[in-house]
Amino acid sequence: MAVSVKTTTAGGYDAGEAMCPYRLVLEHVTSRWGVLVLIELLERSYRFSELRRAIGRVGKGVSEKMLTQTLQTLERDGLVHRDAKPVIPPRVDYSLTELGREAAEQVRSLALWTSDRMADVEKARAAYDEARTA
Amino acid sequence: MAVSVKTTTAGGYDAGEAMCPYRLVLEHVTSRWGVLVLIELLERSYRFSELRRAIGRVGKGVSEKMLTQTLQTLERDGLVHRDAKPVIPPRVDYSLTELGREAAEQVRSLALWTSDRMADVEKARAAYDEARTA
DNA sequence: CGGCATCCGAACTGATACTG
DNA sequence: CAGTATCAGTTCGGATGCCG
Repeated sequence: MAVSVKTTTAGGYDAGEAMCPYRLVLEHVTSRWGVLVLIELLERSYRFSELRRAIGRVGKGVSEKMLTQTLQTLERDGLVHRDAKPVIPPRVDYSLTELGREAAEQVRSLALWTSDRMADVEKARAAYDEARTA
Repeated sequence: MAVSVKTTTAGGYDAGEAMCPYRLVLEHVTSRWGVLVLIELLERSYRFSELRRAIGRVGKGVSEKMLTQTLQTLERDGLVHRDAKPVIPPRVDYSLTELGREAAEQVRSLALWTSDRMADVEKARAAYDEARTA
């Protein structure tokens, strides 16, 4: 099923078909790489490979394919602006639109919160794990 | 490689191994069902199947397995509290911890923003699609 | 450099069936 | 009701090769 012509979906999964529209956007924004792309772009504009490296520094790294997919989805949703300059070698800059900036700020705030609360989370995890080991 | 004993990972993917810890929590929180669970629990406490139905009403629905996995991960991270009463038939109530409430509020705010901005997103999508059809 | 297309192993997802 | 276990389908993500 899923007659969707070619929504690209990106970032992550798409839930197939029956889904209220805003949930889809929410999933694009909160998708694995969508989150990181938005946060990075909040700081400044990036070129493709540059963005890839920037995300790679924090953790595991995005594959070229996934970054492409993520950026396309976010661009289609109007959150990211793609500026391709017709030069050799090619140069493509990605930046946030106004809409994207609003989303990114909320995402970043969530990321910061998570970072702040890590100690509490780690403690909770230790308690949880011990409880079922014992 | 990937000696991870059994992190359960839940909600979504886990990135295997090399990953700064806060990113993991962020992914649990922003995971497909994590987002929805947190939002629902923000309103009130829920029983397992009740929560499943509540999420099901908005869109596609969670499988039993995914809901279980999501709840376990969030519980381990100290965001959700699980209260299992030893009665027949079993009754298990899920609610947010203080930590969970903080996270949930941010997630909800992001969801509300998304819902508000849907019109802009749809418009951007239409423009994007038309540009490549033409 | 910035993509797109494909093959392919690995991980995630979800319906079903089964236990307590 | 609240899970666990299992099996099959989907997606992820790396590697590779090609194009502008």
